[in-house]
Amino acid sequence: MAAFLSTYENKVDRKKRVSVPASFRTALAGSSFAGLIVYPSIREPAIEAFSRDVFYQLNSRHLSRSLEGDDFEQVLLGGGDSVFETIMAMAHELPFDGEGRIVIPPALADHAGITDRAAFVGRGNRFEIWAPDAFQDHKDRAIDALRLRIGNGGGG
Amino acid sequence: MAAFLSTYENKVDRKKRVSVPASFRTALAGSSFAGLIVYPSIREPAIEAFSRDVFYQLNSRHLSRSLEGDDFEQVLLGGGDSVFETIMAMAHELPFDGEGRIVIPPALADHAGITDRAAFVGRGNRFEIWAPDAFQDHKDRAIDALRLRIGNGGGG
DNA sequence: ATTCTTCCCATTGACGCCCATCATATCCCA
DNA sequence: TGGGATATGATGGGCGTCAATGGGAAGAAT
Repeated sequence: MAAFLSTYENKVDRKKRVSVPASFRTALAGSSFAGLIVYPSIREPAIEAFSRDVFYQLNSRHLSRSLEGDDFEQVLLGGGDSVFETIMAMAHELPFDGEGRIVIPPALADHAGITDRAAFVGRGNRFEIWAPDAFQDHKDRAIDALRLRIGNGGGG
Repeated sequence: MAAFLSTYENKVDRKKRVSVPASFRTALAGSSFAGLIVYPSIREPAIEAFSRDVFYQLNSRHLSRSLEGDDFEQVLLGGGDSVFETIMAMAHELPFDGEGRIVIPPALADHAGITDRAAFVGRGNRFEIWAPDAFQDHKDRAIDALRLRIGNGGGG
């Protein structure tokens, strides 16, 4: 499976459209659906994005686990406000237009603080969409934390 | 797998292209993709370079482990592995052109201080790309540190 | 009917692909 | 063993293609 790598910054036009980077579209290709699944990140002011196939696979495994564990209450009554179900409720399926662009739903754009530019951030198996400034801060903090953790020891 | 050995210095042309040393390309051969994965070194002003296959195996295992462990929250919330995610956001997949050259992304060239020349430094299973002057300094310091650590007695 | 959305086409600028040249190490043959 | 021929690698540059972006028009929703 292809992976989501790198960070790209694209423009959000007057109609709220934004191009998904070509390499991300390539990584999504092979999916039965020309588009992606998004939902607001719980931890950060960002949007999480998955290929439809990976997302559905996740959903399928969630059900399997409940069935295998004979967890009938989970299957029939649901898990209340579990992480899983909360996220499912907030997820959107976004189709590409002919040029590989998506329209970010207002609630999600608002959550991430995205106005006229959007940063597409590869996370391997998924990617995130950020307001560029917010992501820059987040990344700087993440790198500082990494440097602290690995120190100067250990071979590289 | 062949190993990355020795150090080569090549020219970065006007279009920011630079030849990957032929012996390194040979070591990368057999990969399903003519190119490599790079990301900025956390510790040094240098660029780390991997074969694409190694990198993608890492990525694939990362997802598999989360799914097999039924760790849905890990997959959905992200952020559980800051090293992995931070590197993914900064990594680039660089294809070779017909002549075995790559284009170093501006952010990485900047990180390493690379302008018109680049040093390709073999590190066994991976290699690094440095600004030649910076690498010379680094190497000198590394050798001094080694001498201190192992003592200066032995002849070579 | 008006507004919002989706589809389609145009533009442009960067990048990838291709070919040419040059340097260097190797090989072949005398 | 030496010199020229040759193969391979490194470098430079031209040009076509594609990705990103913008705008218009047709269709859907209210």
